[in-house]
Amino acid sequence: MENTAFTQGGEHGRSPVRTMLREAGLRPTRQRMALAELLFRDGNRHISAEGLHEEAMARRVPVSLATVYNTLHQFTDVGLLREVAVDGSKTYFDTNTDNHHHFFIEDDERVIDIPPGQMGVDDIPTPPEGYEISRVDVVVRLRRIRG
Amino acid sequence: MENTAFTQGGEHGRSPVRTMLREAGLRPTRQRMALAELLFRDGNRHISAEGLHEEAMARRVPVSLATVYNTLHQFTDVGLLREVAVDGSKTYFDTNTDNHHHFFIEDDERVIDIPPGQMGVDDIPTPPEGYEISRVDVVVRLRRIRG
DNA sequence: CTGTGTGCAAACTCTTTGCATAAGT
DNA sequence: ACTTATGCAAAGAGTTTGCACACAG
Repeated sequence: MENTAFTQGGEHGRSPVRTMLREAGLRPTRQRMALAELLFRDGNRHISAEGLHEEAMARRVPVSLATVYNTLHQFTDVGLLREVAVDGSKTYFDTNTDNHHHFFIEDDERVIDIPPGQMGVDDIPTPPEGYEISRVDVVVRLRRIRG
Repeated sequence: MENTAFTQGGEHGRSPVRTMLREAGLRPTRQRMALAELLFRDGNRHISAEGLHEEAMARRVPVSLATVYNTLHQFTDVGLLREVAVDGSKTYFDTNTDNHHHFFIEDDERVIDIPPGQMGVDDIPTPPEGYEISRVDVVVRLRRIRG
């Protein structure tokens, strides 16, 4: 979709991140901009709140964990992120909001994209009366071959 | 209409539950038998630890929540149960260990079986080097149609 | 008897919340 | 200024763990 070039650490100037937030109807605060930058700079990512928080700390971006959670949920609400439905204890957020599915590496609880168009689901059954399909998630669970 | 094949509270007699546990290599203790009875009496179920615990309490079966957790995991280890991989905060256990997929009703975090053979997955991509497929989970997420 | 299972409570992880302070427009 | 976001710490859910006692074989 979008994310072409992002201005590193760009507070000033009209960074695309700032514009992205404005268009999403979110006030471009320091924290939101910094997190958006981390999230969307490097292409598609699958990250947990804790992971993003650590990354922010590592780059000396002062954000509290609570704000990371808030921000991830706000981004999800406005369609900038998508929550990935794999089990495992943590919640993962996906910067790729297009329709696609995932590998889930059980050994280290990591999520990888399955490129779209490579896999399809056949004959999705009709939902029960009164319900509609919100989305279809396919998770191909992987385990390391131990030899 | 109570239990068909299972002897309620059956300590004595050779209840199928007792045999099932023996064959699985688990000592048929009171708690394990009671829980197995609740789990497997009524056909396929998708239940959380908390749900099973409440059910046990309701039927005056004294079991601690810790034991419910232990038991569910032990049953899973020996292949009597399967953990269902939907997201949502709770972990669900499925008494149907065959290959099949699920509807997940987002509104009330409920899991329903999709009958096997009704749906298939095409062209599952080759896993990355060094990994093998543990299993493929399809979750059709449903939301209530609001009028 | 001997070892495994159980119960309880406390610990732990992940996530959410309440409220005073700080920042955005 | 006026409003919304943030940080902190505390609370909350779900799940796990450690250890003394109880029960199955």
